[in-house]
Amino acid sequence: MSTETLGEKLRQIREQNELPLRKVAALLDIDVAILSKMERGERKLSKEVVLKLADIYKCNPEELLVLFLSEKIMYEIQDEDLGEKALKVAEKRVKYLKANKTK
Amino acid sequence: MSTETLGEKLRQIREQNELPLRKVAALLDIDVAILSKMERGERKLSKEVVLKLADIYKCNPEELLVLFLSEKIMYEIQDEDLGEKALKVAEKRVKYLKANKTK
DNA sequence: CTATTTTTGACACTTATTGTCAATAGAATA
DNA sequence: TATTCTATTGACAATAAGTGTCAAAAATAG
Repeated sequence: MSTETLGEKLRQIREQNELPLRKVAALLDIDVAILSKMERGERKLSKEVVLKLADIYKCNPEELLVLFLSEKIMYEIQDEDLGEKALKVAEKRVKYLKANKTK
Repeated sequence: MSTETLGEKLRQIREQNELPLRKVAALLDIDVAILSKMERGERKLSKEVVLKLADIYKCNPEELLVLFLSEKIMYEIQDEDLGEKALKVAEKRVKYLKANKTK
């Protein structure tokens, strides 16, 4: 199982594409420092940035987005003994909402 | 399946115990207005308040905490198509962390 | 060594969150 | 109805959290 963070994955992808922070940051229209921090997990990524990066690197946005969301989830339940139970409850509710979406 | 929010449940429990907001707020050492808003979902509950309330109402803290955490999770993935996938990834990671907790 | 890339930290700015308070509204009762 | 207790609402200030900008320092590449 992959235990890589989203930031680590993004850095890896950027390096595979041989793009410097400078260029990517310019495309994202953000400061190099911020992007550097995002890749190292010192600043939070936004959904918008994740989607733009998927576009820039021409990779599947879904995989990145799922990782992005799951990290936000993990952040909420970190160190909580009841985290797993809470996840199961949330899952049931999501399914319930989906089933009743159109009603 | 229960679709009740934590706030609604807490209000229900408080009414069953026939306690006015005033008294509970005093026990919690917070303003009545805040407790009122918490029960109606206008202000966020903190873990501390949830635990204190379980104590005041002499009810099982686990059930309340699970609901508390799952609402925080739901908040992060609301309206996201990939929410369910993200939940599954988070679940795998939590299990992984738990398995490697002592290592 | 020099140039480029990356990291770090300080700072100001904006946005969110939280607590406090008083006025208003509602419910129950004398 | 008048009174009292209870609950809601909104305004406001205080605080915390998140963001953007910048320049200096560190690391890396050529």
